[in-house]
Amino acid sequence: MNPLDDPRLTAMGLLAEVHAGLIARMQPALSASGLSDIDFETVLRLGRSPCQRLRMTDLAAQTGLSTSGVTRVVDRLERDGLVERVACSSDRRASYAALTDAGRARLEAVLPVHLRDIESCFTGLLSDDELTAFLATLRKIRDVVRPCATAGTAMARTTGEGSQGSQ
Amino acid sequence: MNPLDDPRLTAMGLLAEVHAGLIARMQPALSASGLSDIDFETVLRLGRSPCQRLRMTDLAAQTGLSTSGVTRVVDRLERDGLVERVACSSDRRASYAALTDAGRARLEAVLPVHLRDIESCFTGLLSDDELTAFLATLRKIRDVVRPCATAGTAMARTTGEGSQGSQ
DNA sequence: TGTAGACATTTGTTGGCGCAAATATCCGCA
DNA sequence: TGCGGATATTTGCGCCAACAAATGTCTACA
Repeated sequence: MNPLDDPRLTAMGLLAEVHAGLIARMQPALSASGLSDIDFETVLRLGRSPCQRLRMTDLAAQTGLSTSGVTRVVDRLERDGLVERVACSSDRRASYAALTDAGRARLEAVLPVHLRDIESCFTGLLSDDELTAFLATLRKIRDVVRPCATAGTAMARTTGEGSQGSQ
Repeated sequence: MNPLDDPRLTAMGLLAEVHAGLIARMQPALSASGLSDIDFETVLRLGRSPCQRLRMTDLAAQTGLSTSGVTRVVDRLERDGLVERVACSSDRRASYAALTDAGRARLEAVLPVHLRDIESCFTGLLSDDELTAFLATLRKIRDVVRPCATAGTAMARTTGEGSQGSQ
């Protein structure tokens, strides 16, 4: 049998395909609101953070971008008035990227349709049990491939962002 | 409760995190072999195709790249001798990207370590039942978000999925 | 047969991102 | 106090991919 048909490759390809497909589905709603998907992720992570702000380095760790990538993302978002840089009082090297009111408003404006997108293409397709199992499996993999991606958050429990199953 | 902590966002984030994490894990082995991940995907898809070749457009559809993106990927691979362009006899507009012997050899050289990577970070973490269930769920989502990504292979028509209101 | 429109591919242009270097600041230690 | 290495951010540079336009070819239809 052809080694290129190995089920492991198929599994990996399927995961990649699903991820790419979902991104593509989300894109229209986000860009209709003037946000690229990396913009959205950035603004969302800021919105979820204490005081709606995050140090540049932590933002880089959470998003997986390089620090220079974060510099430029925040440049764009700041130019558009959605985010502003705030000096860190305890460390003059660092600065926060902080969500502005306009940024918060933009985020809340896209959120409903974005959630509907996720629902209609992903979570809504699955039964409660199936979704729970799926997420549990994802967490199991996540814990291996990304041992520590919670920079700037409470860093507390090993269960990550305290997500306890479906709804 | 904060709408930014919606479990649907968490689910989506988890999926993205797992995908990114897995890609990052695979990268070293591939680039040690002189292949970017898109190079690898391209070569793999060619290797799996009849006659180890694919029309440029079909390659674009399978990989999700634009056609111009495929042109340049194939440019690079052809420069490195892993792929060659072959004129299509039935349609003089089209050309095939065909895997060379060197390309095939390169692919087979990375494959073992790549499979081990997948095994150790993904499939090997799960019981048979868990993996089966996980893949079934992925397929369910895939069938919705990507109704037809099988260009160049046997065309499988899935249930039509009209454009739900993404805005 | 001839023409209009669709299609496959390539090329020019633009924007985003990573890497490495530069700058400023912090911290430990003598 | 003063020095050396670590850390946070930004900037210079190059690569990669998408979009749009250009070119060549196919196909349907009159």
